[in-house]
Amino acid sequence: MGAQLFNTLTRRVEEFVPFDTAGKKVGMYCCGPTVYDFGHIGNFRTFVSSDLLRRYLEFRGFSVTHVMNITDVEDKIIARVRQAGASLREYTSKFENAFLEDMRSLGCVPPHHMPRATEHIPQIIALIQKLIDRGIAYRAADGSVYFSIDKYQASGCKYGRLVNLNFDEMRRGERVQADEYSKESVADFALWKAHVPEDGAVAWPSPWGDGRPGWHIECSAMSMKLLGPSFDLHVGGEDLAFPHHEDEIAQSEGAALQPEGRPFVKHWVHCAHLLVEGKKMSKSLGNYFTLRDLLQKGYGGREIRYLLLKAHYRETFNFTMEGLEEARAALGRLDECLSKLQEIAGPATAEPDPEVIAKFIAALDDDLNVSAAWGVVFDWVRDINRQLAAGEVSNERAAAALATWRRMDVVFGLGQKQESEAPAEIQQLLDERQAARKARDFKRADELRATLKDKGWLIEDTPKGPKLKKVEGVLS
RNA sequence: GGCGGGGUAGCCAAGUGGUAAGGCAGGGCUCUGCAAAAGCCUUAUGCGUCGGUUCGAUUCCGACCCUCGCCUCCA
Repeated sequence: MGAQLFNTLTRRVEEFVPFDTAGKKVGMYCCGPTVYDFGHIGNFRTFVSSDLLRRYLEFRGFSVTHVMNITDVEDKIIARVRQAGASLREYTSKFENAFLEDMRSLGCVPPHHMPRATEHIPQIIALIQKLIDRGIAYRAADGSVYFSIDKYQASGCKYGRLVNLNFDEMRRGERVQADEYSKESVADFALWKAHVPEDGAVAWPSPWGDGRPGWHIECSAMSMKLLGPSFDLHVGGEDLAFPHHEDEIAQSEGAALQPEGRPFVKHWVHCAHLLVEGKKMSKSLGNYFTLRDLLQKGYGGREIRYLLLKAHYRETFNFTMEGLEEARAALGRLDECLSKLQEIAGPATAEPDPEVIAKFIAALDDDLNVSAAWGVVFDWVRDINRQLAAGEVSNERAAAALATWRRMDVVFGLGQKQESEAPAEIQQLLDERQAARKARDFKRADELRATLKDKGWLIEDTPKGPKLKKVEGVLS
């Protein structure tokens, strides 16, 4: 049995089987960031989960084409651009670069394509035109173009497949009334938004007048351009299931570009949100953290990645500072073990332990059960530690153990901790302490130990002599 | 109101119709000049409540309680 994955379309865990008849090639599209601000920890939970999925599929032998869009035109962006008095591109490139940097900090593999909405206006216009030609979209009096859900359903398609929707029972919020002046039906959504004065210079010409794309259309246009009209896997945050993804399906299948009998997307994956300290993250509650905030507090990208990878992607995850401390300790346990193995292994090479790898695969094949996979990893760590303590680990065994970890780390992407080299000054203090110890001047030795600690270096006295360890700590 | 998650040790978190992975914290031990660090060992008669099915239920069924999210800005 291969990798099993929950599919929002069927609401079941099912085997992941791509369209490719050889069963190898996978087209994967992830809804990426809207670049109006620095990404927060919630955003990155989804992106790290997507990265895990991509890595796992590759680990399982699939050849993945990973596309992640950059939404660089949208209401919030336009509002900020107006405030900042910058050009759209100036404004968005700042946050786009920050996003890419953050993704690197978190060890995410760069997607193969990162298309920007603003660079796909022709494709977007063509797709809208196609929908108009098919009678599913209509131009309103103000020059906006809307998608007609009634017409779409009349053409034999079903709207509301990702979420069970009962439109009669739905609460009609104020937001619904707000911008519904020119729609035929409240459920209809914008494909093209006519230019309004507040948009400033943000506008493109179109057959329906100047304006800009609606929110959902860019993903349909760009995913179909890069992955074809029918592809395997679409990933995003759970909040996007409705309306964003539902509308993407409607637009894409409404254009009827798919081969007979094939859907726009075969397998939909949604990542649950996270809470921070048990509450929905919000600036007013003071529990709103960008990745940068956390890095600034002294936590490493690896530690944050580890924490995000501890919890199952479909469960709401409660992000806490205490959790981050736990993550640091747990990752430290793993790092410690790896560093001991590294020392013993030297340049020796070996093959991974197939039994451990098999358990690891069994865990992750079950809808990416990372908790079980970490269970495998830490069982293995304990086993290795016992062997290390008993002095039973030869170069070859250490190398095999390292190979085992590296194999698993293809999926986790944590890499190895960067061992910090002690500067000469620190090394010298350590030497002095050793001399003092040898002379049995323990007072002096203990003073030097305290001095080193103040300077951020911990002495670890081992049977093989002292080792220096840089203190990881929260800086502020 | 509709729809969908979740309630497992001090905390986080897997899991199974047959008697509870893993991590953190705590406790004990080893090592040490003493420490620290590290490692090992240890920690739930119990899985929200009450019923039912069963030889046996935390796991299945029913009811109830609590909690979180979505319902056209949102990762």
